[in-house]
Amino acid sequence: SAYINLRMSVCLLVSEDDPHKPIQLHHQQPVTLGRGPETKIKDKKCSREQVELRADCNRGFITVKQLGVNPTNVDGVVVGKGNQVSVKPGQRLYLVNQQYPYTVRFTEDTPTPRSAAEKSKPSKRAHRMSSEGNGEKSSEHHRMSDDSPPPKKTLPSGSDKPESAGHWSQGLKVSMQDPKMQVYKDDRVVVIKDKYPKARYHWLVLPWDSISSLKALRSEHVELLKHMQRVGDQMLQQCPDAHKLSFRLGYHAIPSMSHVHLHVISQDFDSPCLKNKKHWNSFTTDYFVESRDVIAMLEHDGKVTVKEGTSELLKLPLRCHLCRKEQPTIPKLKEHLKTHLPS
DNA sequence: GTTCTAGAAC
DNA sequence: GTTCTAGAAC
Repeated sequence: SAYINLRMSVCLLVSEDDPHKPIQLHHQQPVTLGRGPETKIKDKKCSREQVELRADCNRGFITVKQLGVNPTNVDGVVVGKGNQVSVKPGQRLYLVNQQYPYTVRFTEDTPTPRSAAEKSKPSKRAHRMSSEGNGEKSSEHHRMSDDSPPPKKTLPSGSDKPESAGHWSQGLKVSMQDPKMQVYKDDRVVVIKDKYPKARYHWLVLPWDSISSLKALRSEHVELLKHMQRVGDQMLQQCPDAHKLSFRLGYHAIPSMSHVHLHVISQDFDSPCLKNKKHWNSFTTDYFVESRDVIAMLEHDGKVTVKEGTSELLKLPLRCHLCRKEQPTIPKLKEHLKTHLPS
């Protein structure tokens, strides 16, 4: 392109308990971390070279390689010496022996050079609330009418940075907090419409509690999951077309978006947002795990495991979920699906 | 997760 | 030549 983008994408490794300054990880530059001044860890169980970290700022995760003998783990799963795993935003990395928790955060901000004297102060992010509730909070604002937002035609020049809120994989966390997106909420969960629905009806049920993925689920979450399923079923009861469409409630075995979310999706798959093989297979193969199966597994095993080879399911040929007939392309599949639609 | 697009498939 | 898929995105 005609210009050079000076904005650097960086990953911050944030210490969750003894908050030392976040450690910057630059794209694809390996950083070795362990006991030492940078982490303030003095624990002898932690090697001075406990882990090697490498951020992929484009794809939004870091890889962690355990170098030390004592266990590094991610969300309770041990990495193992010589092995490496990925850590996405929302997951917790424990440097050694379930201690020293860290999370990762991706930001687009170019760190402004500051004087050494100022360095110790935590950085403030003043430009964050650029568009929404700026200014007067004093008067009560219980207006129900949604007056149009201030025209923000400001062009790329100054401080504007529409959504440096976070990486795309954190999008659900943002959406679920947005009252305009919420179609139901109670003390435990919130329901939003999927931003890119893959069928005529496609909702997501999310817990307020931050649970990064199925891997992080434990027995104590059973009641929450049952509640999520109940709420999903409630969505159907108020759906005008529920009687003529069928629905499935379930989870993607390996979701792209952080934060556990239950899909409630009608089985017409009649949507322009359904565009490729991955979309199709993620809802019509065992990549889609029924809510009741997740709950049963959790009750039986105390955790949820994903079968090996699940990611390969996304590459399977396109097959109609109703008559099992294989279709050569997405357009042909969509044409075929019309034959199953209710008249 | 989406967008974009090169080049494979038709 | 057009349609369609699949991999990169700095």
